[in-house]
Amino acid sequence: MAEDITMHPECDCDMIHEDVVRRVQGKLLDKDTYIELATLFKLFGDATRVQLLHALEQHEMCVCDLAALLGVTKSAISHQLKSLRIARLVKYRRDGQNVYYSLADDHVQRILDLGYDHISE
Amino acid sequence: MAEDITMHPECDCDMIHEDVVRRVQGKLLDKDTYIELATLFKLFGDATRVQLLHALEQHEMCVCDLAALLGVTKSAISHQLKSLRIARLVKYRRDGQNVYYSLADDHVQRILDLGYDHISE
DNA sequence: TCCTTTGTTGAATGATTGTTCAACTGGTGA
DNA sequence: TCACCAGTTGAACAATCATTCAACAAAGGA
Repeated sequence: MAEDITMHPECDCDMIHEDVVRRVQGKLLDKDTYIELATLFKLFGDATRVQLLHALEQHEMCVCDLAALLGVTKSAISHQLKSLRIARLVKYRRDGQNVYYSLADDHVQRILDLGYDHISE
Repeated sequence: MAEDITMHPECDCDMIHEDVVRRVQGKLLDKDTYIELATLFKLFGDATRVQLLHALEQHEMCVCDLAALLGVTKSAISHQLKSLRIARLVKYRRDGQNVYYSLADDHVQRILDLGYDHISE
């Protein structure tokens, strides 16, 4: 449940349209949900990670391939993949010495597509 | 055009699947495009801004209303709105002393919905 | 004109974050 | 068993970012 409006005394001004604010207040989500959403979108908010995701959209690849493709160290790729893994944006399978990463589901592609739509118009 | 693979000598390992990497390389976008995408998604990567956008999805509001709703200062809201304005995620209209903000198009709502889908499953 | 209020802006600060480096794990083949 | 390579991890550092504060602009009412 979203918290009550009167719990924010640190606001430095009055509501001007109390009716509208209260109505919107009732439709807002729990604060933790916004934190979760922000945590998710933050992962798309880095050029290296976006490129990583777009590359994995084309084909599954191991860490070395991705490092060579993006021109950064294996360590950097591995750190990024860990974040993406925790957020369930990528999945992986091990085959011998190699670990192959791919997109976890089609949310990633759809989000990237919407973003591309926006910057293209 | 994406730059050639051989331009990344700082990579600390060899490609393991050269054929795959070269094929994916050919499908990647320009680096500036990834920077633009990341810049866009970065705006969704903050809990305050996400809440701000979700609130504006419900109804247009002025800065004071938003400050009261989110419990932060007008200044903070104004700074955030400026970033969102530059990225063409929100638009505004002035009416007397008040400036009313609203979502610029339906991309915002669609991106938020996809994000919500992802964290909900 | 003066005062009040809404909203914007720039600088400063504390927090967050991406990359690198070095050390380490685990599987493969000799 | 040993050496080698792929991949992971944690600490450290530089860069980026969100918020606050103070000053300012813009509009309305007295």
